[in-house]
Amino acid sequence: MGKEISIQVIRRLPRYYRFLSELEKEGVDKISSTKLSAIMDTSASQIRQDLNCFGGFGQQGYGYPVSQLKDKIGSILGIQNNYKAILLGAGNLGKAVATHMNFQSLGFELSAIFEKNPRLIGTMLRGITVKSDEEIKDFCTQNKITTAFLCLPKDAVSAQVDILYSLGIKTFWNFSHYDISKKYPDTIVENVHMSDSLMTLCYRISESQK
Amino acid sequence: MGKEISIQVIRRLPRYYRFLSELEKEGVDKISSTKLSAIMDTSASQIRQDLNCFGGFGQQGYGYPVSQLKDKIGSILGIQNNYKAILLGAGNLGKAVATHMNFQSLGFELSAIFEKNPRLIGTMLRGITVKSDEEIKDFCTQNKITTAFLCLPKDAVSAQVDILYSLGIKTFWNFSHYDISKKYPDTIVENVHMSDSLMTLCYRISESQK
DNA sequence: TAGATTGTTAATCGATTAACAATC
DNA sequence: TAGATTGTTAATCGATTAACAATC
Repeated sequence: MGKEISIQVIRRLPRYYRFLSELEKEGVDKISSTKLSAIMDTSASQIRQDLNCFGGFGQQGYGYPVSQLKDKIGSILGIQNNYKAILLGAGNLGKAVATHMNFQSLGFELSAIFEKNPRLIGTMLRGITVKSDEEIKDFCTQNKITTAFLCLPKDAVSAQVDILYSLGIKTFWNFSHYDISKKYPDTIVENVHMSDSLMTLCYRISESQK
Repeated sequence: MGKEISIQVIRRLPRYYRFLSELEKEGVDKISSTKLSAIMDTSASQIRQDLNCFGGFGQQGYGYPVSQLKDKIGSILGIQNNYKAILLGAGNLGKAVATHMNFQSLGFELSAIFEKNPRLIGTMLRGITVKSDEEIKDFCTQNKITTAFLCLPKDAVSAQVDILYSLGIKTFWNFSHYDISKKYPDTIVENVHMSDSLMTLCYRISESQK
């Protein structure tokens, strides 16, 4: 096996994918690391290093074929997989996540939405009827769910993760501050901490005003 | 002036703040870097290094006073500032952001919400009446707005940022993929790229299945 | 062939970790 | 005082940048 890919490189892949998609749409069919670095505001060296973690996608003296490289990165990211996911929480955040994200182009398929609040059960989101929390177990055992998107308040997450984990779900897209990895170290967790992000912005404003 | 604080340290501050708040709630009044590192799953060394960027908050042989340290970090983050912000976009994402975030505890005050879609104008979100896009200029000149939360589709962001920038707003919490810093290098931008996050998760699932 | 640009190795830079003297 | 734990310096590690030979 080759060396492990660093998380920094992985986190840059979606951005490469976006810029290459843009270039593809504009009809650009080749690009050099230097030109791409100018567009993306990074260094040519970093682009070449990053890409070479996965293979030699370029051609010396020519550059990189845009469309092909985009596809390669997409395939490295695994977006062709359509991993089946369920969404927990149909409140404002869950609603935004369900309606806002283009799951299919990101490697996922939203199979079901679950909610505790009876008022929301039965409503439709993106063509999916919101189910009761109580149906989670049955649904997950009947369908091959790999991932859960957690749009619940922190207090509710803990108990739900216990259930989901017991059902074999070990991948989580987590919007709460509940620390899943700590209790279940063998899970794959991607956290979205919106409030941390906003606090960081606050810091930077404060700093700039000194 | 001392050395610049690295972005890595800054991004860890909200997390320290959260864990210390938790400890404070639990009635813990002192904690050592070793114990905190165990709770937070990090290293004691890093905690001491991070904190010492801002001053010596601990006491040798004793540890750190929880409540005081929490307050210190809050004040370093600048959450006492209540920076006035407007939110653009009252769609699903904007709605989630408006209702979900506790702005005050994060250093901000949501002053107004603007939207293009006439159906949404006039509706209420968190006690705030959604205004028309066309009122942005007047509102921002009359009120001292420092920050804009951008919950708009990418195509709409570009034009709005031009207007906001011309009104002197140079701080953005941006949920779109539009690259604000590139056009306006003197802005402070915090991006939340939810789709990048999900793609990263996809990569890690794919990787784990190899 | 000459020019361009990659792939890759080496150098640099910065962040994390380790160690320990200072001190409560 | 002895034990604990910080603050801080030094060592290590890893990521980024620079350089250049390979090659299209």
